[in-house]
Amino acid sequence: MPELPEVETIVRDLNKSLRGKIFSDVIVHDAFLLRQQQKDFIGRIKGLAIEKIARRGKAVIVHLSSGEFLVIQLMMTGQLIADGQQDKHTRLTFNFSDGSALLYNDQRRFGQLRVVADLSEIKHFNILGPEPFSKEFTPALISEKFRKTVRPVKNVLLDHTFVAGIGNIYACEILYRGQVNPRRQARRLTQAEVKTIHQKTIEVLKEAIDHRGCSMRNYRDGLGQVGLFKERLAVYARQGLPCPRCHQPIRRITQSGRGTFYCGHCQK
DNA sequence: AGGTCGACCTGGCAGC
DNA sequence: TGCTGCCAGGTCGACC
Repeated sequence: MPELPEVETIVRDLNKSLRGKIFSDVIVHDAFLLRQQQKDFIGRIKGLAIEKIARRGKAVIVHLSSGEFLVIQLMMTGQLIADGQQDKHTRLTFNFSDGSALLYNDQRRFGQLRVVADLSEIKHFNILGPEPFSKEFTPALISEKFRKTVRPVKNVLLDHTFVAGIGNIYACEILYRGQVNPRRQARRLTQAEVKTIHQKTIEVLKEAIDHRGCSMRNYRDGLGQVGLFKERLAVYARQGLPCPRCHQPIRRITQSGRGTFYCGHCQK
């Protein structure tokens, strides 16, 4: 599933193509995706215009002309495709009054869609840490969080209450760029390393957005296209291949049940 | 309270 | 070919 750069790419694309469009109908092919919605999902969308599309963490937020919000959690395999071909993974179709359509596809059905009057109704948003590009995300904040935990730094980067939007791919790439071993206890990092983590987090995420994210198995951007950042991944899913920096083989370990990829030679 | 683990669900792939 | 087991980008709740 998409992490912050992929969701940001989708949101930017959809803003260009969908802003101002009016929902003429919503077809639910798989009601399981609406399991969080109490009732009247379609009724709270139909006939309304899209004012804009935004992002918080990895969630897509469609601002409706009623003042309500359509919140879409893509999770691992969700895709929002404007004017694509419906297939067996198409779970919802949003039709617009101009004849165009937006498809929500989701192979694993982990995704969820809800309409809320207030974003605080989404529990997840209330515990989410700062956006990495916001002014709240500072070396001082990282330092404070790191000091209070015994966890490995990789697990802390993945923790969405620490900072929003970083998933497994970018956690690995940030640590590689910062030359920090993912198994190090966060509290043991030096001030210089904390500063590096801060800088590399922003650098990697911005670069990934510039390249329209990266496609592993299922990611597609808002135009149904694959992302280009995959070519620039140094460690993720590259176990056994040479490290771009020192040419030693990349290692794969498991941390809290998730794969971690790193160079044991140049990540200290 | 903080941290880990399994569950959620589907499908691709490697190995036999 | 067909089976089994493992793996996958996220998040939540149960449990230690």
